[in-house]
Amino acid sequence: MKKVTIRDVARLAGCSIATVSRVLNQSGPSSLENKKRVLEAAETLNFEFNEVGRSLQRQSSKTLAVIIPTISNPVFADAVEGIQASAAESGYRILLGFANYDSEQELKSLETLMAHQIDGVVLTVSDVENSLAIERLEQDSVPYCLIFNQSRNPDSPAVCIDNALAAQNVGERLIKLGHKDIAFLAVQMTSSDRSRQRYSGLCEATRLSGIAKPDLVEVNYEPDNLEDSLSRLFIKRPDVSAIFASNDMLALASVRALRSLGKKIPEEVSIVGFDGIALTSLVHPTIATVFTPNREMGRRATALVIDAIKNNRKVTHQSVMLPFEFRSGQSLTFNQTNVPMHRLSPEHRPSSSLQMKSSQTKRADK
Amino acid sequence: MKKVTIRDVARLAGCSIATVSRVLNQSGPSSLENKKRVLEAAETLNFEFNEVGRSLQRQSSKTLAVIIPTISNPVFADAVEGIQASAAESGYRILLGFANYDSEQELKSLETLMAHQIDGVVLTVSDVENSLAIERLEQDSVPYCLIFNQSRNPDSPAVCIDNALAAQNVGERLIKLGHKDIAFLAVQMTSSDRSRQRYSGLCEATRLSGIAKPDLVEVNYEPDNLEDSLSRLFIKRPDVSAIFASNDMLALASVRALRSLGKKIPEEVSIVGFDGIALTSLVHPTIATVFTPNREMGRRATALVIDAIKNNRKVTHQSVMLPFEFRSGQSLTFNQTNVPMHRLSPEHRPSSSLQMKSSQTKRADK
DNA sequence: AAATCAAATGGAAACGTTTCCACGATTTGG
DNA sequence: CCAAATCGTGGAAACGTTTCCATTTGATTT
Repeated sequence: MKKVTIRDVARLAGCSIATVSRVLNQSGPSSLENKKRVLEAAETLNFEFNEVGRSLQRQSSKTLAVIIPTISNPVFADAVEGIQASAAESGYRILLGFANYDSEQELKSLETLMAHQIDGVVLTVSDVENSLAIERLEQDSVPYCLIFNQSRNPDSPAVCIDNALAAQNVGERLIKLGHKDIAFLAVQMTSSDRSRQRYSGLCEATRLSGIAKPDLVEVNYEPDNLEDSLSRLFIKRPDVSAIFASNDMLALASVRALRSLGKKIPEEVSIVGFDGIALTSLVHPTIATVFTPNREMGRRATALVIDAIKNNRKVTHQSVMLPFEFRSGQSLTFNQTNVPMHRLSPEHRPSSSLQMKSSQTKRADK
Repeated sequence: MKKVTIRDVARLAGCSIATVSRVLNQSGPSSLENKKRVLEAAETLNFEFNEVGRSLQRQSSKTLAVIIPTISNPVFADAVEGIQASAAESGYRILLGFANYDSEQELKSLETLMAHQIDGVVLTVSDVENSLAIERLEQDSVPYCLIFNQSRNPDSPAVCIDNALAAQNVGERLIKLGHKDIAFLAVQMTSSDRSRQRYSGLCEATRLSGIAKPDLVEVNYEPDNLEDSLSRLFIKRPDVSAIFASNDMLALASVRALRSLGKKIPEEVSIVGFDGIALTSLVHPTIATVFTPNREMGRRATALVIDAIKNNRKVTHQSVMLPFEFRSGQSLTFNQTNVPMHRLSPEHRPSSSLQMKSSQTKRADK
């Protein structure tokens, strides 16, 4: 079946293609007579604009590129949903690229997407301080906005939460519950700035209370590897009573691994995750975690990018810090040998969901 | 920064744009001298083809549309990863659309994507028997392939598993373990053909063994709703000892809901899911499920579509049935009041992972 | 040395659209 | 009632490619 073009519509309506374009786009004057005929012709022919022709002429495609590490972590899936929703509202489409926590792949993804005349980019990079993709975006003055990444330096525009602060809060919370030996569990430590920021936040908390520096356990997603690593951890530091996982998926997996090692959760070991994916409250035990507004991050970043596109400029270089929230869960309790439950005030009961809003939230509206 | 075009390269290399195109695409003869100069010029200018111009001329975009209900169910995320990987191998990109289990949205998504000159489509529809999107694809002769959907009728091309058969197998397995009253838990029953197929497979199993027809419990993803529904179920049928959830996410959520209702898993109630998402083996209890090759489905469907594109025809109208596999888990055990554990042979221990390959697998190569 | 042939090359059209510009027709103001 | 302004309209260029076709060049055969 042959594609119907603007030319076919013009022929049927008995006018020029210029007129058809003006009528259908409402981009210029036209007589009522012509308007009616064009609309009718388009209807009967079932005409749809060819976006490729349009993009070529306009030098813009009404398409946003989205680059994330992977889609199998629900954190990113959530963000993508937010991005997609927000983009759709403004008539934009999204083109997705997966970069697998790899800076080279981020660049490569970006380049192929840029060849498609994309108008803007929403992305998460592995390391914001050292990103080929960001360099390229700056160089070409493409409107973009980071999500999840927190930019320090001359700073790229980003919508994020304060990872270090959140992690520090988690640390303080654990310490208050009596934990004196905490381990930090990370995937992608070398390739994820967020893992590092979270670790340093936790370290700050231990430093301030004068307890031992958290042990850093690096793992990958292989289940066996996780169990081995944890087993080694407990040989090295038998007194570890709390594990802070750099993300929820890892926290979830740790439950299983710790159980295999014969540890009781939370009686012997507490677990806290990060990201607040829905699953954490669906499983048993429910996982204590830092809830971050993932959908909202996507939504906000997208709005900023689209706004920049419309005003024909880059996204203003300022980070938007969103509030986070600690969510307790069954995976977390006091280190019972140190702090008997009945001595604690009710607000510290792990079953109640404690709220903790980021105090450093900058206002989004500048 | 101005975009560099093939014209710039031609100017620098001192030849025509036709020659540049031929060299860079290796699509025609060229002298070594010119080849060298063009390559060099492209290199120094950092030239990249503008895919929009290319698509317009070629009348094809090297892009596949992918339409799925949602990305927040890992089943689809997995499939997308497979599609993306397979597409990338052949130099194709993917454009993603979410349709939220809604036939109208499927069509709308498809239409916007088709306006982008996509070359083919991989999709999952809510109901294959009654799909506007499929109608449209057939009408416009666009190469496409379904995944997850199982087509009965004149049959659209699809890569899937035999849902009814798998569900029947689960039913038989449950019955063999002594369960006499089974409930089927479904989301999207009205809008998902797969839920219906799975339910009917289960019914077939109960029918064959002469036990009561499974109770059908329809829920949505709201946690409260799930708990309420299950609570009503047990009032109505107190003897239900096994719950078969139409997908793993639901099975996961049921664990939590059942615990809240004071049910012990699996001592009082067994749970089986469907889809085999990674999470099922990460949580406690591990969830018994039907493992389906989600990534592989995406990969295969994509390969079929790309093959069809290359040969300038539609995908051959024949379903590819992939094998599935039952994976036992801690959520599943015998109905202890009926079948004491020690009476069972070792192979029936729920901890061992039983394998069950689909016997009806059709060969892919026709 | 003339004739034949193959290889290399560039001009130009085409893909589907938007938009600038110019032109004729109509309306407005003096 | 004429000049000026306004409106509606269509022709044509442009966006960046690929590819057909004709032409030029150089090599090979008679």
